[in-house]
Amino acid sequence: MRAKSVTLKDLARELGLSKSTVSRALRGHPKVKVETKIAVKALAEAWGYEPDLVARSLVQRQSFTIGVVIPRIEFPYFAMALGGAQEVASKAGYNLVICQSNESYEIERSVIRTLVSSKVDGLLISITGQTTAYDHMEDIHKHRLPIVLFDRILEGDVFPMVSMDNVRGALIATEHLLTQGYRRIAHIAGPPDLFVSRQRIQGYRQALQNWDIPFREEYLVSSGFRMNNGEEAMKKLLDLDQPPDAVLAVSDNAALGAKKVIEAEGFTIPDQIGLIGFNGEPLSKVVRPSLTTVSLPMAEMGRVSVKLLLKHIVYPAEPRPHEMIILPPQLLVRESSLKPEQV
Amino acid sequence: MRAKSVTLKDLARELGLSKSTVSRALRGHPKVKVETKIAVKALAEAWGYEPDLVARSLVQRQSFTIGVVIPRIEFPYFAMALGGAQEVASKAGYNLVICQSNESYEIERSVIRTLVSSKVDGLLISITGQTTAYDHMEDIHKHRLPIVLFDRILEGDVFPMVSMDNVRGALIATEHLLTQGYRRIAHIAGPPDLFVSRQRIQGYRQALQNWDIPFREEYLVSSGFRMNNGEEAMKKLLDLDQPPDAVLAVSDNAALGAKKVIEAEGFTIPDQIGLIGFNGEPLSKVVRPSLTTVSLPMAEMGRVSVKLLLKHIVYPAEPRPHEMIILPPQLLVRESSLKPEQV
DNA sequence: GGCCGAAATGGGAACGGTTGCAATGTATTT
DNA sequence: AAATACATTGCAACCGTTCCCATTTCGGCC
Repeated sequence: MRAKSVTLKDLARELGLSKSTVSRALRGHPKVKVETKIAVKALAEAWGYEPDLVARSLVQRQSFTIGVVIPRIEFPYFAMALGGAQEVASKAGYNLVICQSNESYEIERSVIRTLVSSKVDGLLISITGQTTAYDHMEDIHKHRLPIVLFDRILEGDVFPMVSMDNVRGALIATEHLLTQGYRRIAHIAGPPDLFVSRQRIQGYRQALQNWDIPFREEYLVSSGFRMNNGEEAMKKLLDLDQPPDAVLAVSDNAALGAKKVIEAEGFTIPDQIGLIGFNGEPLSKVVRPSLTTVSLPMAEMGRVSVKLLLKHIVYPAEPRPHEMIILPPQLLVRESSLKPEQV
Repeated sequence: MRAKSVTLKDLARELGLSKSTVSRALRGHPKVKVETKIAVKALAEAWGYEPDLVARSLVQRQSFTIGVVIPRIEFPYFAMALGGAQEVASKAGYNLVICQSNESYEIERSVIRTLVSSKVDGLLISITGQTTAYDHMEDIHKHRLPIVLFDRILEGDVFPMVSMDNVRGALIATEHLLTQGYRRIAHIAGPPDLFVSRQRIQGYRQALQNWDIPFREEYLVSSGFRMNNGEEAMKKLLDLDQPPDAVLAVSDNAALGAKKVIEAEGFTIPDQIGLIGFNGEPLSKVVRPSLTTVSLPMAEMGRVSVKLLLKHIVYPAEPRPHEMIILPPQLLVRESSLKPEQV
């Protein structure tokens, strides 16, 4: 229970005006006399009046708040996107309410419900690895609440989305390895339910096909984004009769896990095994050998997502085709994928 | 402008009850007949009623929202704290509204004002490098709005705080270098206005004093937390007539910047120059040589800060002494500070 | 059957703003 | 001087809850 702050009514009483006039004066309504405006603003300033945004959002039915749901805040990957999102949002006068789903479908469902109850003006969601359908978002549609999915998305054209061209990212990375002369290329993939995982697998297979290299089932290991996922997957790969001579990992962390195992087993990078990660995290630049990585412009993705969402918030009625913005990844070639010339 | 959702009034009309009764039934008020409760809850469920949290916070004068202000979301350092904070907050039924001040005093001032207007129940703040006084937070005190400062704090006993024992962190790091046999130890320090910078300097000087090593002005370089800060500072240090044989940097990033310069100049780590960073970021483990670092439990700091804030929110009246929670840092000894035995 | 107290429900004023419309005051026109 | 237009301001409803207080209902008891 807070201490009472100055309200419109207080100002009105002091000035001998009605609260409507005071309200209008403060917001610069044209129908208020200039002297009145000046007097009102002066008193408001002197008394430190600040409008109660809760009351305002109740009557205006908009809160200038955007709800954001991501799997985890502390993943630099998402934190970067948050930074970009925050930047654009606050420029437009919006605040961000940020929730993490902890990769749990149940939590995701619950925080979305809370955010809707809190009357956010729109939702920005990156789904969990467990989320395989949109059913928990359906009633949002009924509420006409604008929603944008970003990064972690599902197939379908229900919601506007912002994503990376993951197919292309994996494709250029794999082709780069092929160009370098690697031929037995494995892929440490992400959680199989995630669309991004499947897209990267698709790009990987596409590249092999372009080069007429047969796809080998045992070179595709489903795993996860974390370092220990990469370690486990790499162990499996090295246990094969014919281990790969290059690896494309689904994240930089997974790549570093793989790197650890590769080096522990006495192989050298990039001579014996080439390695490429995904995400372009700062880490990749400072390890030795430095890690070639598919860099994803996450801050840009955050910015673009909020811009798209704001468009839907500001012009809600406009019928528009299904929107899908796809950002280009960029291959940062570093040491870990540069195969020395064959002698 | 949203589509209308189901309200108490709708339910009341349908059931032939008053909205007071419906409201009480849904919240399990004891004075409502059991059958009524069941009927109300059934209809609420069927119609997908969700209470409007905005209206509720207007009348209850609490929003179950905590405002967080940090310099930058995307710094892993703060992102970790956010993760811990979110965890505790959501367990207690609170949401986090997160704003970044971008290291600007003006933005900090403005977002705090907005958060107060939004009637958050409490504030969690880590100040900018420009913030040298509390004046913009004074009126919060008048509003009786609980506030907790964390990590980046100012001296004083106005607000409860959660911080690291930075003095001790710098002290054990420096003493570790001394134990290893390094004698010309430099310190790449943070922005001079920040309390944490000054604390780390204090710990560094304390260690030198404990070992009767004279403090040398030219070995203390004011800098910043970023990688390029570390680079510039290190260049200055290497330009000295007698360059240092070990460096304690104010952050892991600054340390990596220093490392780059050290290696570019042909020195080896840890043989010729020992190096220690601050923060315990994931980076530090994967570089070669791996980086000794003063690890700060940021997630824990986030958790503790929210817990403290919640205590002030729930029991606001209780007079209590000035609270200051100090978390212990931990020295993670890795390769970069292990001086080989002298021959 | 009337009375009493408890149990259950309803009425209505908040909370702090916004907003359509009515009411007042002032200046201009005929 | 009356009519008209326009500039200001006020009234009151509303947004969706909560909660105090009054009212109704009901069962038990004499």
